[in-house]
Amino acid sequence: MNELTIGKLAKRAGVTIDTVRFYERRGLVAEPKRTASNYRIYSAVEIARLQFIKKAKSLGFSLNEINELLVLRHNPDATKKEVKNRVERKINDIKRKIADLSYILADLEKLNQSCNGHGSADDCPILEALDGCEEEEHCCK
Amino acid sequence: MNELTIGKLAKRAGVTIDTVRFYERRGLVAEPKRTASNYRIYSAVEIARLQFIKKAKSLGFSLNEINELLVLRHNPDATKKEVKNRVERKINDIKRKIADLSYILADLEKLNQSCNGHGSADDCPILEALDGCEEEEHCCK
DNA sequence: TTGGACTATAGACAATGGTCAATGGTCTAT
DNA sequence: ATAGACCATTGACCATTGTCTATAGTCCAA
Repeated sequence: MNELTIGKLAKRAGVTIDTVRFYERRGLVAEPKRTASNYRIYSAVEIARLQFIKKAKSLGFSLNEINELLVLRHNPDATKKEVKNRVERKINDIKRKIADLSYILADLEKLNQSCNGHGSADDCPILEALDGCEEEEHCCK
Repeated sequence: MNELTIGKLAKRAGVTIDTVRFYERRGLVAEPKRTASNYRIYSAVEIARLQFIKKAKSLGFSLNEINELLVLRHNPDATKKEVKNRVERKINDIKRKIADLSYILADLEKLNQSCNGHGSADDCPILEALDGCEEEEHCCK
């Protein structure tokens, strides 16, 4: 039983049928053979391909990036260096995202500490800090 | 000169005209008065409102969340506690995002270290780790 | 044979935050 | 008066990653 319908493939890979077809349109999964009645027929290797995609996605790769990885995976001329480069680029992306979020977090915590949380929001220091009121003339609230 | 056309407002707030109109459709900016020729006319306070939006956006608030903050900002019954709650919720959101990304980062770094970066990608440990091949039978590459 | 489960396609819809194009009216400076 | 800059509206479009709908054909088991 090496042949799978799309439903079986999807189930074994842990995705939906729609997702498989979507990946096919996106070129992440090759167009499969068809039965006489036009049903898609997959071999079991496609399960691994879908799981590759899932795992890479969970590591923060976009579908486009995953596509590149899949090409490398099946290109006999590809080098470890090329794969490693992509991983390192992604590591840097994620470090940058973390840095950005950390910066935002620090700002928010400062903002939060500026407010004791009691009373009317009328003179709320958080709201006041959000008002981008550098110039006097705009502050006509 | 308290009256601004949309172009002047946008320029002073550092956004585009399209963005102002988009915010108006989204309810973030009130529908302004119009001239006889149907031009939008804003008072200078709207600059502060747009800057409020910009600043909140830079702190990771979505437009919907910003809308809530703007309501609090202009609601005389709103309390500091309500504002603070939103900020604290956002702080937690961001902490969670950072935690998720840190987890991903650790995985990626482990993956990256598993590969020396030399030679063909044919036996690349990174690609192998991405193959979700738990069961022997799928591993028929 | 018939009903239920499965598959096919094309295309719409979701959320997010805008951006752009087309068409036409308005304002201002020369 | 006229050119060029500005403004109006409607609606389409961008990227991302699917999800859902509608309509229709297929397969299998009782």
